[in-house]
Amino acid sequence: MILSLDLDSDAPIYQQIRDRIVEAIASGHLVEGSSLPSTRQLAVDLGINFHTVNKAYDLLRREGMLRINRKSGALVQRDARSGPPEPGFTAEWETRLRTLLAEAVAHGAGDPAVLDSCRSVLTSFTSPASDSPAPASRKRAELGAEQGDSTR
Amino acid sequence: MILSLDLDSDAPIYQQIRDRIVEAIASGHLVEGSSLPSTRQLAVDLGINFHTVNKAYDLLRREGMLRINRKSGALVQRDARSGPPEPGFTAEWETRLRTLLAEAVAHGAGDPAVLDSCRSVLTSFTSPASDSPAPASRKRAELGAEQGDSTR
DNA sequence: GCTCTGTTATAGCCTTTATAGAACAGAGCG
DNA sequence: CGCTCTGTTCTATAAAGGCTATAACAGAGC
Repeated sequence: MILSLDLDSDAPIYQQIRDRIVEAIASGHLVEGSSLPSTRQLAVDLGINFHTVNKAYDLLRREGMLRINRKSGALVQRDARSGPPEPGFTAEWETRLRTLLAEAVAHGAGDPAVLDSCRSVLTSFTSPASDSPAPASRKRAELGAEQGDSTR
Repeated sequence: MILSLDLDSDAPIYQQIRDRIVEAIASGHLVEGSSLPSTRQLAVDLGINFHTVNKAYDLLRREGMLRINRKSGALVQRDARSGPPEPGFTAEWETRLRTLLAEAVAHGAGDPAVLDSCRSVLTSFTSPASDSPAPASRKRAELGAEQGDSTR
């Protein structure tokens, strides 16, 4: 996994980075305690400015997904097995879910078709779709492109 | 239904208008053929500029949800019973669904909890939650606030 | 003729996005 | 110690997006 970005997309780059990391956590490619590349390193790999990566990491930190220290860098704070979400998150998330599902229904998708899509997405997270779901020893997992590990 | 906006939200106003109309179509408050208020009228009711409403309507037109003529104004083009969505829509929609569901899973929500939320949202559309689901005779339905009908 | 409609154009102001350069302190390592 | 990498903070810039504002035009209904 290389954290593919679409520079032609209308979605901001920092938002795309944030979304890809969230999906990596949901699919188990990143687990609680996994360390992410440094902002400068990931910026070099993606060919973008390190401030943009910093913005994505800071957004994930404010969402409670990352824990960032000066010594250990960015560590994954939560994953699918970290316990139920906070009530405040669920309420805000369901309003966005309502808007997204309304879009499908308004376009003519029936309830069974929508639920099938939801089930299909959820199973794509839990089942080993593409890669192995990140053994615990892997650090800097699958994000930092081709160079080896931390000592550089 | 008054199309409530949140001017303090970080979401753009035209996006909020678009979302509320999509949800109104999904819940049956607006059906195929329903006419929406004019851009100028809705702008006055909401206390915003009519260009902002125009942007929301134009976005809905490009998404295939509205049909806009100079004579009849903005009419609902699709609703839940207008047939299945185009394949191109489904593919793009599922990528957004994937990001949204990944967020819930990463925060610790289990698959059953996520699917329950989806089911709950879908039934809130089909079941008569608050108002009556728009009898066919109503035009300018529930959107233009307190004044009566088209003749003004 | 009058009014309302959608449509288009221009302009200004503010925020956001992404870039860039610079500097600082803490930590690890030879 | 010097060197390097780290996160953090600051300032600055150019580009794009969001919202408002004013104006003008043509089609439709009364």
